[in-house]
Amino acid sequence: MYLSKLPINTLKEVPADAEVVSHQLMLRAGLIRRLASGLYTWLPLGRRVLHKVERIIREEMDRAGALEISMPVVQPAELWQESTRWDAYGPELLRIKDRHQRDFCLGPTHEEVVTDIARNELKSYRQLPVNYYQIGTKFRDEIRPRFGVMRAREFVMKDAYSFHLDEESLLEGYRVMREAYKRIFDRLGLEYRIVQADTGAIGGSRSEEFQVLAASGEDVIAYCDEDGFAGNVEIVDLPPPNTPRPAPSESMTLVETPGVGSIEALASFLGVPPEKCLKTLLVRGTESPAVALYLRGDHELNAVKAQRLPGVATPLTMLRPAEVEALGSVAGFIGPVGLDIPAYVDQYAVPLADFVCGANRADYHYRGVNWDRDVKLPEVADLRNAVAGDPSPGGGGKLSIARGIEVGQIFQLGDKYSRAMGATVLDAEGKPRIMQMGCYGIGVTRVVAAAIEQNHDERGIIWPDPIAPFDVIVIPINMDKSEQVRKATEETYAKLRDAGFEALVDDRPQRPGFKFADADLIGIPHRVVISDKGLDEGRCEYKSRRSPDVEMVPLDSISEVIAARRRG
RNA sequence: CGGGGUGUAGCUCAGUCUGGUAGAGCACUGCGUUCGGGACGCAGGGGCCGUAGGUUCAAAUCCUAUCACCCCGACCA
Repeated sequence: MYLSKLPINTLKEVPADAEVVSHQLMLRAGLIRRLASGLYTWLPLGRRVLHKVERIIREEMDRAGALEISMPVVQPAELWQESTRWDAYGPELLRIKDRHQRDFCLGPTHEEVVTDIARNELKSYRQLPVNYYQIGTKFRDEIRPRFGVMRAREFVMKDAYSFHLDEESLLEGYRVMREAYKRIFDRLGLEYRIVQADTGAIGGSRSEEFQVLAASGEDVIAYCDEDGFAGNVEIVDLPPPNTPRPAPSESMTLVETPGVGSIEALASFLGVPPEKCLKTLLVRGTESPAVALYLRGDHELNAVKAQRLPGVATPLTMLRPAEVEALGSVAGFIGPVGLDIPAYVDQYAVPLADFVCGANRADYHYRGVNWDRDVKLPEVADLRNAVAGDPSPGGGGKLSIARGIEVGQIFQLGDKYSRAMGATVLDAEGKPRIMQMGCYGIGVTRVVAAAIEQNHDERGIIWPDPIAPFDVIVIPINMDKSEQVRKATEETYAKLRDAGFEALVDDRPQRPGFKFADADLIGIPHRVVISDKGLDEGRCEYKSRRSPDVEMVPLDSISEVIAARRRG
């Protein structure tokens, strides 16, 4: 491909509303353009990368025995009502009506549709197991789309669904997919970690996520190098603390704390550490208007754990200030003393003695508060997020914390959908059996962003070889003037193509520096510069995007040189 | 959903406070010079100043409404 025929509009300046590098570089390199919030057009260069990612995924899915299908983006409400997710999914499910006023939605995922297919197409245990997959567009009406293609509303996903006669087969299918995913992410050149995960809106029993390690990641993962444990902090169960509660040594006193409505402010105002404070969170309840959750001041509530508690409404919803006042308290000054509502206390807040907490009165806190003596200890639960240094659930040591971008997730669904939708096959005895299901997703568009987060420098993107939009860029110097350069460029291009490389020739009438800068920005892994200087010795210049070194190589061996330096 | 912010050329942004001919840089077009790390000169094209009302002799600028986008928060006790 000649650049004179491929309009790329690179930007020198960083677009104002892009905050993470991958988003900035994708915009600057002309991979994507924003159409509306969370909606992006993929321009030629970006689309090529997407194709490469899709191809690798397709090859590995096929190798693992999965069958490619294609399901509609628009789905009828009936199917979602059958699985009960029409009501359960929430506002992320974009609902639309057709001209006959019939309800439809834009598919955020395809369990319902694929289960419908399976129950109609699969009749006998002899046909199982089957794994259907597709690569296609999903729509989720995200509460806050951000980071460009990383959390978009419309995105490309590879989703696969496996159907099994029994759990044993499901486990085997899950294992096969897990291996396929490892191959995929290895081939994509990503540094990732497999972590235990919450099953969320999809449901099912066991689930793992493939997390690409990146500081800009939205997920927090906890891992322990000693015992091999790795999990999304959402699901890390913490063992109970083994510290005893000291005896009370202070008496409970009311202190004036004007305008001090946060733990941080409270700690500095009173000169006590946050871990000596008790934070009170009020959330909606199912049996009562509110449920109180008590945590140590330096700990964070874990929403997944809180939602599991009996009496706590799902999704977890914090009370608004007006609702707090209706309960006789004041936002910013809530505390357990005199608050007569259902409550849970985090196990790590139980050993607190002589602690500080809100007085349920504007601008006042209590200090010297003690469980049992001043306020009854509520039911104890595991409520908080793990932090670095916590004991690992694996039993072998302390947890470390890292950030990750979730690029894939695999689930053992069980019979959640197949039971609700009556997806059965006849077993060897001729009796109907509900199929066991697994489901397996990869965020294809997100993989592109994640790859950039892990592979860039101050000049631009550095594509891993397997997903680069082009393998090599040929930059002729002074092609307009030098017939020698023009000829060598055309010959080199043909030679590279014959050797199986996707080559891009920058034949634009620009100065060399301009072309080098663009080549670096769009991140083509291998660069060949052709100039009179080199041609006089029968050589051209080779440079890898990953290395600062340039080397002069014989013109007729350039294909071999690149082949030798290519990875993956 | 709550709070904050921003809407002026394709992009980055001035101009708005204090109403009076719509600007700069980048990008784009033409010509010339230049030609190994985002060149320079000259000449150009391009804006319903988000939208709708209002105030005024006069509105990008003041007022009202509305829409869009961005950020923060929703973990604050």
